[in-house]
Amino acid sequence: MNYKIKSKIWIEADGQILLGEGRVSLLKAIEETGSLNKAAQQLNMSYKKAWGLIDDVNSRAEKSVVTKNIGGKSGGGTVLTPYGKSLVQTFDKINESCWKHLDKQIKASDLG
Amino acid sequence: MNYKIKSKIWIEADGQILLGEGRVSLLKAIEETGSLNKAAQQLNMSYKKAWGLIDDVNSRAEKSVVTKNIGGKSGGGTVLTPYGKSLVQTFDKINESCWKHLDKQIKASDLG
DNA sequence: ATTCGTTATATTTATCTAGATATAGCGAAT
DNA sequence: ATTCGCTATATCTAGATAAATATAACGAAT
Repeated sequence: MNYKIKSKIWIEADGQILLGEGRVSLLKAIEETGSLNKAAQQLNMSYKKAWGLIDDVNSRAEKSVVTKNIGGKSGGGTVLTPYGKSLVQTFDKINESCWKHLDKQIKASDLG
Repeated sequence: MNYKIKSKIWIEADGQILLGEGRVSLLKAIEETGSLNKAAQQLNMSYKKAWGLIDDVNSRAEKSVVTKNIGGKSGGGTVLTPYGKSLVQTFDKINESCWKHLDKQIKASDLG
């Protein structure tokens, strides 16, 4: 069969998007690099866009998701809070479970 | 809790989108009105956009999804084929099942 | 052959979005 | 007080996307 089923999930808070695939990728890159700037470069995203996304996530989540250090010899940096790490993990887990579920569904349907 | 989980699913054929939420709504409106033009109006969509979407769906699906009648006293019209109807039904079914699944998942997670 | 409401399509205009560019501010370390 | 690389923010430009407008084509019925 030719058809494939795809999905995107996201988490909303107060009707506004809190966390989607793109934001999760960005958080992961921050976790990896320790810097918002480097994370943006890694994802081929402008710093401005990355900053806007993270600012949004951080202010909308129940607890803060990253902590930013401005200034200092190394210029500063951005790191994930434990809460941020758990958000990423939970998102990934649910996302994967969703894929598996859909896969079953389409195989069981007349399109499978 | 404040967080809600949302999802969108779509069906691809040859790596290109075949059917998503918007296209399904359009197909439903066609089924209801018997006319692509009226369906577009009902959804506050330009006829041009609606036509493009349906043309795409129709050409990408394994069998044709709508049949168009051009001309005649009533001007013509567009109706769903049985295959088109079954596509819509299957999509709705899988979509609903996906929601339920995600709902369970988030309730079982640390965000629920 | 005229009428009708529809499908079919091109062309232009406006809007939105993304991207590029530039610059200011920060503070620990030296 | 100077340096460093990072965060923070504004402004402008261009490209993509959507919307508006206009017009052609169609064929059953009269």
